[in-house]
Amino acid sequence: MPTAEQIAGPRDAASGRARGSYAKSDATRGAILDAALEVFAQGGYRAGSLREVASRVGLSEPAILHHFRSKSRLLAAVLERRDDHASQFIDEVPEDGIDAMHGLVALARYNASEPGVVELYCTLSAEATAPSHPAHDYFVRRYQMLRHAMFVSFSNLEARGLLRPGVTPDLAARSTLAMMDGLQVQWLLDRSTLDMAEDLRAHLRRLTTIEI
Amino acid sequence: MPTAEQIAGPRDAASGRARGSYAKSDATRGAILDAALEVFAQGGYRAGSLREVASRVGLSEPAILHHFRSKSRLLAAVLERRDDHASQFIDEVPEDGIDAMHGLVALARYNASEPGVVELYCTLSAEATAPSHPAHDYFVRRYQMLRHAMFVSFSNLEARGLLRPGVTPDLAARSTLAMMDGLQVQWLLDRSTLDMAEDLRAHLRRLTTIEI
DNA sequence: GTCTATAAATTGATAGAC
DNA sequence: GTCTATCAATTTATAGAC
Repeated sequence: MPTAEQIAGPRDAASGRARGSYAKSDATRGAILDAALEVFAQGGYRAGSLREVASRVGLSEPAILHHFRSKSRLLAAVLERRDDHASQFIDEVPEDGIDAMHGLVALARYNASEPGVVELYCTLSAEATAPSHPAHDYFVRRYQMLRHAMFVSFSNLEARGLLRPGVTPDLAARSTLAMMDGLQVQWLLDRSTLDMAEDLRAHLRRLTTIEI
Repeated sequence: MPTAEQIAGPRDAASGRARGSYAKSDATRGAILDAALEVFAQGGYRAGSLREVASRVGLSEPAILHHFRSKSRLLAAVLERRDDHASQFIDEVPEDGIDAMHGLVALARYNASEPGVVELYCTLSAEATAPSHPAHDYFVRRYQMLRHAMFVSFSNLEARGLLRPGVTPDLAARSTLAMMDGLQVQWLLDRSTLDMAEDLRAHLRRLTTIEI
């Protein structure tokens, strides 16, 4: 899985922390990242301000920039942290195709319980379609990775004869990724009338013959 | 179809133009709207500046604000103009379900030929999931309208026995809208490896039994 | 590690001349 | 209808005291 470090340059290789910081300040860094996720989640990266982040965490703007050298590096750290946390859903799926399908539905259900994360990725991925966006390369790599992981899963199902006629692993991967993204946009605009996990499950049932 | 006027308040009811302007300045207004679409398309509404719009059209910022009283009203005018232009694809679909399906594929193919429009709606719809966004209500209404139009089309197919077993008009409408949106995000991030119209066609073939 | 103070740039919008 | 000049607000980031 590609880390978010490439967005804003290298950091301390061993700890993943900025050089010179110790365990004591990790709590502060964590609080800043929590606040930054909220701020970037509603309105995206450009609309979110360091002032808003500082206000929520009860610090000054220079204090934020002391822990994360710039706004773009703060965004990189937020994404990196989410990657670590979400890897339990993503990294373990490719082994067995059937487990992978259940993992995708579980991911959709988990996402529905964390609106902030959905807002973050939904807003940022659209904002980052602009090549000049600091997270553009990150999202290009992320989509390549996700599409490849799904391709492997659907290939596993294809080898076991569990794909419906006319469904190829490549098409299944693209369409499933598109379905998850599109459902998120609709869900964010009207969270009452849409069950992301249930609609994703129905989609996967039309691609495969397994019981989901 | 809901107009974009509600974003920034009422305008002259008869002409759709700002009060007091005449045919002569319509060319200028059109040029401004063309430039504004480009600017808002890459990066969204908040990241786009009036200065950039003015620069592209060869006018000063106050000249822009003379024709459109504020930045949010400029955005409303851009969306209103696209609504007018895209209505040929949307407004005429509900009559016959089969024609509607072909219309959706044609719309996807048309969108692929106008990257700027895809960027505009893709970026804005994600940005506008924030309730405070000036175009939030517009996009909520837009999705309700699109979902309803598709529901009518799929209901027509259902009545003629053209939906596959287990597919309801409601689910088909939600999933098709999600598919179109999700494909656009992937396409914007990597335009070479994805054919939006072809993937949408495959999706519709798994929902219905008609030849598309 | 956190602060105040401030720089330097950009923003949307207004006033008023022509 | 378009301009110059300007305002007031906001932004990221830095300098330096504590």
